[in-house]
Amino acid sequence: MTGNGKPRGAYAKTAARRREILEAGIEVFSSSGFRNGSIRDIADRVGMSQAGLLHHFASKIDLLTAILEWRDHEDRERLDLQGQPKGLEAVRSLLELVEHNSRVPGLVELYCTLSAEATSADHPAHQYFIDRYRTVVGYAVESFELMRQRGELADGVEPASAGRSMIAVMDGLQVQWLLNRESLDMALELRHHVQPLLTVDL
Amino acid sequence: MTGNGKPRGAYAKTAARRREILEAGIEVFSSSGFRNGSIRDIADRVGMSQAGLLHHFASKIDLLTAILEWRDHEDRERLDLQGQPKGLEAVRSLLELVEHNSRVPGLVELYCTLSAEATSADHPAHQYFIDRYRTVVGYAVESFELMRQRGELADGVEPASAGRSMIAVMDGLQVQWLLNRESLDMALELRHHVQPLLTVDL
DNA sequence: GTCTATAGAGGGATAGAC
DNA sequence: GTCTATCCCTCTATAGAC
Repeated sequence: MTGNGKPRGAYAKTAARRREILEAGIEVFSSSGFRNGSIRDIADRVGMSQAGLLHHFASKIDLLTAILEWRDHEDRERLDLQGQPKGLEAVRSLLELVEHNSRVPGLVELYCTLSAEATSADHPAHQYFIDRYRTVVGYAVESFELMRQRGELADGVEPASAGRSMIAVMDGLQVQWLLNRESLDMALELRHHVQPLLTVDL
Repeated sequence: MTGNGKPRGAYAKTAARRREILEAGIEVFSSSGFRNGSIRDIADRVGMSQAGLLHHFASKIDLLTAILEWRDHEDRERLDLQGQPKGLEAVRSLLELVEHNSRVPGLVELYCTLSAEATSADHPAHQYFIDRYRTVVGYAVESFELMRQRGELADGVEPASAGRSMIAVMDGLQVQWLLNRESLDMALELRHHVQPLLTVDL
């Protein structure tokens, strides 16, 4: 039924195991970073030995890669980074993403920690974050360009700057929020940042 | 002449040594973070053994503390975070700070890396960064409040949000800039962000 | 003030039993 | 699929010689 020689049950169990490890990995890399987080710690959290974990992921970097791929997949469901530029709709989906992020502090911490760590050229996720920012900032800039054409942008607002700044605000607010979650509402602040750039209501 | 029993020359040499270590420490903690950076690496850079380094700074955390204190001192010279709120002048000095930062990528990387790492509650610099953001965001918010009173703020701009966002943009742009220094001019982008909030020229 | 040596903890990855 | 045992590495900090 599955198209190969192995019974389906074993696969399901392995997939579930990988998933557990993935989630524990996010927890650990979030708070300790990749370089400082240990796969021993991750293995402990799923009640497994370190060698047992390495049966599912060949190396520590292999696990990191899987985490980043998994998270990319989740992101794509929310943003549709591939299709046609979407203007105002894209800005709205970024706002919704931020609202959603407020409910998953672990993932926010993961990205905040990893992106800073990965500014270092020899970090295994360095190229990943360069690509990611190119994509995400590009997505924002293209959206503002489309809004400019549609007359939805206030006078003097440059699409390229507005796009870069919007992503910058999202990232910067995350640091402030992680240090003190009561000090601000990320989605609200982002709304306050973006609304004045527009001639239409968000 | 120095007011105590030890010869001045020895002190001067020690101070110079501490300074060298401090600078090497910034280099290493910048690119590797605090938790992953090693004092052995720092010692190598000043041509010294690791044990030799620990003669000048009792522990790794002791060195980190000294680095943060030193950098605070530099910052205070540029911003005057203590005195009376300064309105537009304060916004201008933040812009100048960003311009200055573009010339010292190492320090930018240090703060970017450490602040992200220190969102973790058990990080030795955790409280330091909570305090620092309280101070810096407070400085920005108070400045915008003063500008509101002076009629220098555009309609609908809330000082509290504008202050938090301005700091957020500064931090967010740093990440983008560290990942790709050719992709943007931090000071220019910040200017583009702030100018539309004002009724006066920057 | 600086060194060598070393203690003692913790890390990633591999080998091989079950 | 999971374990134990182990290898070999790196790290911080200390002790003690010079």
